[in-house]
Amino acid sequence: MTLLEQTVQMLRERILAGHYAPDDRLPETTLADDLNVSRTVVRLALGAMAREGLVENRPNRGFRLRSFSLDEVTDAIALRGTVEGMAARLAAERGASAAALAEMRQILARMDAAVSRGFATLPARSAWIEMNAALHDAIIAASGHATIPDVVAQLSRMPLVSARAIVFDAGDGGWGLSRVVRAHDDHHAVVDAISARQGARAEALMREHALRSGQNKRQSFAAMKSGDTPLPGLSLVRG
Amino acid sequence: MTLLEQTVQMLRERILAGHYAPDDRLPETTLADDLNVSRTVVRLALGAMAREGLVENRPNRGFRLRSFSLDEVTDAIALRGTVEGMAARLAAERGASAAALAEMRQILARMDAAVSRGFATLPARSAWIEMNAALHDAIIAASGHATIPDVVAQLSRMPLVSARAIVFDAGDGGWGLSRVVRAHDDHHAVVDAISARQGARAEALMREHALRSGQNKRQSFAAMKSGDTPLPGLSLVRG
DNA sequence: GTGTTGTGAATTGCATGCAATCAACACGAC
DNA sequence: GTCGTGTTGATTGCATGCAATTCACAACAC
Repeated sequence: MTLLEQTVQMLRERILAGHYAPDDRLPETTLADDLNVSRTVVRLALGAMAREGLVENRPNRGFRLRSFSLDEVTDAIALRGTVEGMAARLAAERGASAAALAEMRQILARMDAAVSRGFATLPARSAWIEMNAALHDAIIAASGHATIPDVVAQLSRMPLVSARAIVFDAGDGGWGLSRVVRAHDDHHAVVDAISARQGARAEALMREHALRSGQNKRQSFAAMKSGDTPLPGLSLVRG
Repeated sequence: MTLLEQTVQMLRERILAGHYAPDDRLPETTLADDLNVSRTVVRLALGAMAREGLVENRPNRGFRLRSFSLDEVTDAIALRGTVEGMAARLAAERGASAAALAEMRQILARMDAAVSRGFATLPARSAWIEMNAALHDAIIAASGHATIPDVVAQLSRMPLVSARAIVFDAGDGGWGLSRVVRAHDDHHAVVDAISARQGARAEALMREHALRSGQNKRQSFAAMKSGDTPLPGLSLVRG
């Protein structure tokens, strides 16, 4: 792994960890000192992140941290749902391979077990996030579309947009169980639709799945803002 | 405009003009000499283009020009259609502003006149490309979605995927007139649907519009390959 | 008090230099 | 003849230095 890649990763982590405030300036020299790398690498890393959308670059005025409104985030989630919906439709229409379907079913089975165990512990929630991401990736891969993975990856770099950015909530049935159950029903339905070559159904389900995810985040975010600090019992995971 | 931006543009033009062969290596020193800039700028520019997908970067092995299969291109065009379809749907559902609708109608009127004049001359074809791009951009802007423009822009950097990449063909009714007429019917129908707040219709029309564009390019490309050189009377414009 | 202009410090944009890495080729062992 | 290994030339990765631009702030005119 090159120094540049390490630097991009460190910067991403620092930004998502809230190390810098939105709309902050990001002077090359400061970052270079903080991360103990040369300005050249910082500049290359910031250039990369600018194209991912996390930071902005105005000529001769350096880089600034971007801020995202809640509307932008939910719009981007809906767009991810539309693109993933296309992937699900293609997987259904073109016919996912037996191996791909088997993988999806296996992930679903592990998720079934996880749901029955519940999400009271942090490792349980982390494992769910991984499985959820794996299922979404599997559906995208089954589409056989070369560009959709790139587009989804780009969108997923926005905060809260990724399929890994799941908000668990301790109220409402205990650690978001009702939300997760509903989302997991969607997962089963989408894979069933793909398996049955029902393209339009798979697409519609995937879109709705994303829209509901956006609504959930909107609710959780509204609840958070009232206290201006993460609600006790709310675990916000960003990816 | 900074030197970096100029360099990115020059490199893009050279690549799309076929100055380098697919899968060619792109040594920094050679490019720096060719373009009369320093290696630093070339490296920054190539890094930017790698994130756009035109070139690939393997650590310690430099940059290579990517090649695109016809399937990748038509898939990407279909994806653009799906995303633009979402934009059209949002424009319809959320309600495009009167100013936005007026702009679209004005562009349509100019395109009407262009169709009636035909496309026998190169300037006529170039003007059509500009108007077509303007209409697509207007629809995207009318969606009020913050991220769709970025995603479409990213896709449009792939060769032949952009709405500006229109293939005119001297056969078949004279300079692609029948194709253009059909596509222009779509334009009218989409704007009508947006104006009438018919979201699903606008979305479906936009998708179909893109799919047909992909089919046209597939046909023209197949015809080109047989001769291995652009058919006489075929003007291939990439953007 | 408000607006304008000038100056200096801070910061960016770019070029160059050096060390690390890789690919190619020759050479030798089997 | 084939495979492995050492060496060399080319190329990349990164650091640093310098000029150009911008921003902050103060001095000044009105």
